[in-house]
Amino acid sequence: MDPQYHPRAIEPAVQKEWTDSRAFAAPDASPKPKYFCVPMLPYPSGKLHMGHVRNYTINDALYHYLRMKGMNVLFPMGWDAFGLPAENAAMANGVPPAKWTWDNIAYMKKQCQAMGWAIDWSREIATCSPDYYRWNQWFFLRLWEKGVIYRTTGVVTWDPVDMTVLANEQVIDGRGWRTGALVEKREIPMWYMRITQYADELVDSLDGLGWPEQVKQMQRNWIGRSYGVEFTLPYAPQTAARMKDNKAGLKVFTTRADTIMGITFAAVAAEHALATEAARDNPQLAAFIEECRRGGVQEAELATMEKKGMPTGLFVLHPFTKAPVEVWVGNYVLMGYGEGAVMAVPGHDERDFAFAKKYGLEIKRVIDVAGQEYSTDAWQPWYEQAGVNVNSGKYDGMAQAAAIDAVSADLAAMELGTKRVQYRLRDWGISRQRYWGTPIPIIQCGQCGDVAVPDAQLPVVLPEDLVPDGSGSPLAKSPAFYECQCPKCGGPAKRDTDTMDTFVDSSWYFMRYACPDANSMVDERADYWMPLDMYIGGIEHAILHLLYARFWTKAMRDMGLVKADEPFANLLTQGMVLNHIFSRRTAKGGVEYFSPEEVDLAMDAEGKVAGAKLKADGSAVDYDGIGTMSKSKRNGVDPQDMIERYGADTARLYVMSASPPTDTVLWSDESVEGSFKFLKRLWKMVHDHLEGGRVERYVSPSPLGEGRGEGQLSKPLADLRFKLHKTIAKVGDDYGRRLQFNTAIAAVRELLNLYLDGQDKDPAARAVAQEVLEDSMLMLGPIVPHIATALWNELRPGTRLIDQSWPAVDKAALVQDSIRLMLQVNGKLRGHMDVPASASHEEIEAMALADPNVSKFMEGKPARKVIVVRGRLVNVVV
RNA sequence: GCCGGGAUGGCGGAAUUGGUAGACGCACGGGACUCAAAAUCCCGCGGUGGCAACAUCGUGGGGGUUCGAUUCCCCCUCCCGGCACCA
Repeated sequence: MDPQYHPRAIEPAVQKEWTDSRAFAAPDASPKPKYFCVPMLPYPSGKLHMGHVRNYTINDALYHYLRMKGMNVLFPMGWDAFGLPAENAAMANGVPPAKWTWDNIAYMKKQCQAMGWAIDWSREIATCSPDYYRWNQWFFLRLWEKGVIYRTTGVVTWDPVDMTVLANEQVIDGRGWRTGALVEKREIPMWYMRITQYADELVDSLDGLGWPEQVKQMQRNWIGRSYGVEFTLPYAPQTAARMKDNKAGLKVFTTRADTIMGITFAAVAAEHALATEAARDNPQLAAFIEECRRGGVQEAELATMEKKGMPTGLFVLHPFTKAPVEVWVGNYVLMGYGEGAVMAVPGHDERDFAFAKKYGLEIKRVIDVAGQEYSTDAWQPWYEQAGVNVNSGKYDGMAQAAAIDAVSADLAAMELGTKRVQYRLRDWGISRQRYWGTPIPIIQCGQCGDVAVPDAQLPVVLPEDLVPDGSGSPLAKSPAFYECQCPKCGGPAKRDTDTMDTFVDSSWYFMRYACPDANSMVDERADYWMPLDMYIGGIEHAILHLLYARFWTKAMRDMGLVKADEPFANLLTQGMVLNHIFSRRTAKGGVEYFSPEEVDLAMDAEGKVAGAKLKADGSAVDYDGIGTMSKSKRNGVDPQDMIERYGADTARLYVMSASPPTDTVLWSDESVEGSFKFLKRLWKMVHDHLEGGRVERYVSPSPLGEGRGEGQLSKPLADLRFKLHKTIAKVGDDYGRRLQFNTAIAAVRELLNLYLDGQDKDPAARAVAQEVLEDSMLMLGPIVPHIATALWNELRPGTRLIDQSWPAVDKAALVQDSIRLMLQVNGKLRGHMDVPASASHEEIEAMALADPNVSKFMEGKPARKVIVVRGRLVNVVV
């Protein structure tokens, strides 16, 4: 055996052995229970970064642990290969997105292989391959037939200089990132999926999922199911005469029908029909609506902007009092939520209150919250709380629930309103005016309208040789793509040149892993593997991706394609790996980013970043704080250097031991050396042990319950075995239940620190050493499989580490005669005492009171109370 | 702004169900080995006082519950993630 640890020699050799024996290929049927653990598939941005390394190493550790626990485990890998960065790269270097993407996939696959992850590569998929995206198209058409997909207009952000639709990411401070032009909103036709049809099930079935509670809470809040009343504020006569929408009034939705008597005005979105009508003879209002049209569409922007409004001069009537209520246009009313119109109750809604104060509108109090003062001078949080109605005529004295019931019953009797459930969730708009995505399989015919591409003509293949130039979609400029015949009438027609949101691709890829070669979207193998037993990925996907995938799975279930109700039975949301971000404005008004390696940092006295300069020319760059590693912000860290310098095992050990998987971490490789040192020491320990020849591992001769084998083993050896078996139990619990790998690694290090101390040469000691080393390889294998395999081959030649079972805990080694308790006086630690494991409560109490450390701090006072916590402590209260 | 999360030594983190705060490691200091260095090994390492034993303070800030709070409750600050076209 080589006395030195040479990762560059052993890692490729171990990997070759795995590949040659197809060690990680999972069968689609097995007497063992299946375990399907999947990391969120990467976007092939060019290189792996530390976030990927963390993600896949966690998945890999679980793979190895559960395999040792006797399960048929599958760890697949794929590529989320469509998306915007490929188009940006194409614009930057003139390479077609397809070539860029496939080159990146090839490189990143090599990196994955060098990391030694237990991936079943026979199931690899790439979403940009026609074999995959044809099923996006096929399922799109099935959903369209069922009415789950429909077409309507939607709002997008428009760059008036590049004449193109912008992604939110491409808008910086209200301007296009390449042109610096002020962006505008535009309404265009788009395809939508009726995810709202599934809103109730998406909320209700969260309860049964083994997900982190905060993720479930985020999804509940996102869907935002609220129970309320929808009603109509009838048009006042002059307004009715002007409105040509055949409606009797303005429809609104409220969760606070109990406050209906507090209405002092109404507000509509700028895009609302009533606003449009009012603006026809009101240039000032028209200008205000135009102003509202400028600016972005992002919720964060809408929510933080100054609340502005303008009266329309049109009136509706209060449903009960028939008093005229003026309608305002408010920039804070969202056209996309509810009816795009709200009743305003400034007395009990914070936003309405601020609006009323600003424009001098009436504030009317109609709810009394017991014991709280009310004044219209300043908003107080309790104005929004439930209470008892006042100033509300017949509703006075009613509590909230009763008032809501009474109001909605009266509205119903007048045929003006009804109780209704409202969701914050909006339907999913999937059309993208981009090139590098799944073509929408629809043909627009002047005679027949929207016509489905016949199944036999699928897939509609995306041409791979186009290069986008930043102005509009290349598909829309490619007659070879869009010119076609109508499948119905045979006349000339035009393909839809939009592509699908890439969230479509990632909504079902995990099912395709089960049957990557199927001649249908999925086959019965998906029912074997689904649902995922563990899905692992970044917390940033807590809402959108996970919600879309849940919706899509349910839609597939309803189509009879799979049996699973939910895609992800358990979820581990990994914390983000952050790094510093540096940028600079370009002359055109856009933004360019610099990687941390290109920058020198200046720190202030508190250790905060005070400034940054480019290493190349010393020019100043802006420090944008820290954020997620990403290609677009150029702050990712490639693991390649670390692999080349220390090997994959060191990189794996380092990321796994540095922090628990769910923690957000600021990247630093300062202490990676320590992980490498540990592996060198591990190698040396096995080497030194084997210098004395191989021995059989120690087997406990003492039957259960007969002491810890004293008489057969010296105390240090018995202590070492106690530690070993404690460690096996702890590490198994950390891997299997807690999913906390850093503490598992620390526990093995503690064990091996003790091992060094207890080492000697007699046969019993060597047998125990063999036991400790063998079991340490089994415990570390999930984290550092290459070195563990290489050392296992030395310890147990002729057997394979990956065929071993998880080590059993020897209960005989864990029997203890005495227990150490801590002694407290008034909750402060004052000493320790050892008591027989069999001591009774009373005996322990007496021993504690007799202990000098305790009596010293009792200062002669009598014990008022003695608290004994079994196996832990005695606390004397004086 | 809204929703979710976080803050513990110089640094990463541990303390799993309210029960010894700082496991394990990094950095640092001292020592051994060496002509020297690297590597390796040993010792120390939250603050204050003390030769020491030990005492005392200490888990972002403020308050509370409890025999006992890093852990539970209330308020606040800062940071991270998401906010529907980044993926």
